[in-house]
Amino acid sequence: MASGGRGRRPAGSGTREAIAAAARRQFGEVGYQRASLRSIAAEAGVDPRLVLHFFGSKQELFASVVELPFDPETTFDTLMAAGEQGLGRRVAEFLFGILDSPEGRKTATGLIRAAASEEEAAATIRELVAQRLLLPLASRVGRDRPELRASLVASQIVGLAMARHVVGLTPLATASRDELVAALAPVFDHYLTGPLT
Amino acid sequence: MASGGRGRRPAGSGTREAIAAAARRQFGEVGYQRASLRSIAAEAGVDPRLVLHFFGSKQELFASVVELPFDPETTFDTLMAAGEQGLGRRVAEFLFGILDSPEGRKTATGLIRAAASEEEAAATIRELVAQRLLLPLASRVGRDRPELRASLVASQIVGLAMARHVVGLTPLATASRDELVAALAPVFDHYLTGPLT
DNA sequence: CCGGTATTTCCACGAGCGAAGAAATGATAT
DNA sequence: ATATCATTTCTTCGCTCGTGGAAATACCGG
Repeated sequence: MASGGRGRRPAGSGTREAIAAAARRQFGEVGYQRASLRSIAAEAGVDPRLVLHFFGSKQELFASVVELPFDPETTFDTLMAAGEQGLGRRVAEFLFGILDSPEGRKTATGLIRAAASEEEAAATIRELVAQRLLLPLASRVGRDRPELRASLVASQIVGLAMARHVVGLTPLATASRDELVAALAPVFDHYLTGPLT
Repeated sequence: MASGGRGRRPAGSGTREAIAAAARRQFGEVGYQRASLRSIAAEAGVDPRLVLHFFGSKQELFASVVELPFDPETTFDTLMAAGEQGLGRRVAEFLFGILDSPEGRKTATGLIRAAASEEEAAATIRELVAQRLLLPLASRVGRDRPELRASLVASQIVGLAMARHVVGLTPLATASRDELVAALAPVFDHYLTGPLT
């Protein structure tokens, strides 16, 4: 990768993708602030200036690179299509499927760390969550106040991820997956299908 | 305050308290990283070196200064003493009492921002929450798995504060207090007194 | 084969940060 | 009165950061 000397590299070097991948990984690992342009460039084996050449600014790089660790549309279709019987449990199971996979957990904690640490990053994440998560979920909730229901679910998920994986709060961090699924399922049921008044 | 010239000030200047107050305010407002020793010193009307003179390091300053926005012992006594009837609702009402007051909200968001942005700060906060929040709460839960129940409540509270006040997620940020109390009360009831299996 | 353009590096700036050395000054105890 | 101590500031160090200017090199259309 590091062949020294300046100037353009031989064709198809895929540098832009390498930068994007490194950025995704570092934003996910340490959040927005602590992932520096310099460290991202270093991981991509590239001069820091090149990152700005392709993406303009750190903020734009972040916005170009954040993504959810799953596809909301198909996920929600699958979860909701099976009916309201056992819905909360399926949501909880799916949640821990994400949180117990290394990449899923990193993406989740990275989004949380980024949202908490920088106003600009928080705005980007707010749009991402609102448009690509809450909107599709709300559209599949066949009840009153679908947006409120969707965001209540999101709030419990964020809190769990934060307490369990960012802060490392016991006993949440050490409880078994089954225990947590059992505890959370009725809550998701309530938020999605229960009476809110 | 700024009378220039170096050397000791007239007796009982209360400088240490002024620094602590400024630090508390700034950590609460912008989190751990973005509250710099220099900005804290400036707010306290004091040379930056003095902050380190009194507190040793930024990390020690943070640990000396973080606190909860209420007293857990008396709060939990009051909440639980009224019996399990309406417990979840009382918890929710109390929560919004904190979150809707300026200082309470700042402290809450500050704790969240700090925990998310720095490993050292997260450790300090983990201890604070575990010892001064979860332990007293768990001791008053007359059920199985009291620690798990307490931390589940905490996780929903953290998620709500994060979504509502850090990210500013609609419709949580705009929903009325009464709506949210109604939606959350059954969840707190479930976590505190419901069957977890 | 040649001119333009996209890619890539080197270098530098100005700012901010946490931390520490050393000196000055007032309080305090003797 | 004087020596000691705590407090306070000035100054500096070494580091990292985001960003921009300018040059070098390779690819691509003619």
